[in-house]
Amino acid sequence: MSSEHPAFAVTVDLVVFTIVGGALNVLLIRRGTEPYADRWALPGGFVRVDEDLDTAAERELVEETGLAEPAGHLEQLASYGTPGRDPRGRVVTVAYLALLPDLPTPTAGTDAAAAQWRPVADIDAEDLAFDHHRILADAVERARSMLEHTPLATTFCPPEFTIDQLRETYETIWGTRLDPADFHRAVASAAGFVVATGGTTSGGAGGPAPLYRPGPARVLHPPIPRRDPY
Amino acid sequence: MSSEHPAFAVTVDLVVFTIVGGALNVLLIRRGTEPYADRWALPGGFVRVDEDLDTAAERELVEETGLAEPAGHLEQLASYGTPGRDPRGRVVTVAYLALLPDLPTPTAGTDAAAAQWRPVADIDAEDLAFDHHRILADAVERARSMLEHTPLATTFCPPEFTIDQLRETYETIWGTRLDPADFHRAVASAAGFVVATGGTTSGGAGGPAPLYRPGPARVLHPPIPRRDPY
DNA sequence: CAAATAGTGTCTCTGAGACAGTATGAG
DNA sequence: CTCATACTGTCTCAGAGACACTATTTG
Repeated sequence: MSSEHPAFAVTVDLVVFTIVGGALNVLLIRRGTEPYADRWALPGGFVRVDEDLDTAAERELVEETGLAEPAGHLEQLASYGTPGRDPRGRVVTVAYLALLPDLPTPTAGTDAAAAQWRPVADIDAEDLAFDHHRILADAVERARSMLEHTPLATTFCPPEFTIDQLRETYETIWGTRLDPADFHRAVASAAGFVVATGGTTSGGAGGPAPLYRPGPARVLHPPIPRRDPY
Repeated sequence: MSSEHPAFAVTVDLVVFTIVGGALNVLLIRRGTEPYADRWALPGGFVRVDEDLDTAAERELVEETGLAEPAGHLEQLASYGTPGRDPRGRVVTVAYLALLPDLPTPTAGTDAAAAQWRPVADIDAEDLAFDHHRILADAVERARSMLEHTPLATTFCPPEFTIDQLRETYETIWGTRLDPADFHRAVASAAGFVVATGGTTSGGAGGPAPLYRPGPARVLHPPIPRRDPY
């Protein structure tokens, strides 16, 4: 190795997705300090001296969402370190993808002037600070492909849900329509995807819908066939 | 953001794969300096002050392989930054995955005492310095899934290759046998995967085998069906 | 009753996989 | 000739997708 060890700052940035009103939403914060003061950005912050990357991401998730213990999913997405991406100096950010059940109203963290959910479809490239639009685009693509092979769509749903709620989650993120009958079969044939709780819904028009909770599977066999929009 | 900006060192580490003698091999270097002197490790080094992460990975690839211009594929894998993973201090490494055509005999770079190709199957967890075994395991899994959806298997082949050579590449990395007939059809039906050059082989027993070169597709539609080993 | 929703039956078509068969060239 | 390799034909089975249909509950 070389003997030069240039000093970097390392941050984690979070792409936090949830579903609100049939649309995929992402958590944005309005920056309270320079650079990019008053601009919208992904939540994030510096990694501390004795902190693992995953730990820093979990900490930021709690701080920036104001949630006591987010029950969702959190995984590393990619790292971004182009010189000049942060005017303060050489900053490498490790981006994380988080999926949260349902809209807990976000409360701004210590450094954020405001926080809000924004529909992903409404965000333009120029809206976001730093290179956060590129990170967001990568995150959307990752989320879409994850639904195929993992049961993580359940993390967007309440603890107990109907198959139709689950289907609407897929339809929202993939931006397409799925046949209710075929979707039901696909979910049923993916071993360990969901488990019937025995309870049913009541109140809506139509028959009682059985309730399910997430099953033990971490990978779906067979996968849920993906239909692309158009 | 917080006002504390702890200083990190940022490195890139490379998982360089090639196929030698029907086995997936990875490039390892014997470290010439502490820590882990005389231990085998993935090639890598510190990111320079004005260097992008991708650029640093490309530079290290050239330096550590001694190749003038590696014609393979290079992409980011993941980042690893657990405190204590490097005894020198707080080091975050961005791991890259590289796929190279065929065994150019590695020449040690400036800091490496030696470099060699090692069959992945022969490597035990304790053989490698730092947390490099974990990085290697992640890279193998990434490489396997890439073959399904991308034409990157061609990066392991010479500029012109037969369908059988390509099939052997899949068999090596997936650790399984594929039906030559079905594989041929799968490749032919994936638009833009390969293009016939018009030339044929001669010299081996059997009929002349048409030669192909990589096609323009970056994603395979439909994908090459993956068969898992067992 | 009508309307809405959950779930099943069933048909069609495509593609994966197995394997037989054909063409070509080396020795 | 025999043998090995490259590729095609064809059959079977499973799953995706479309859609008709039944069952159940609310209003």
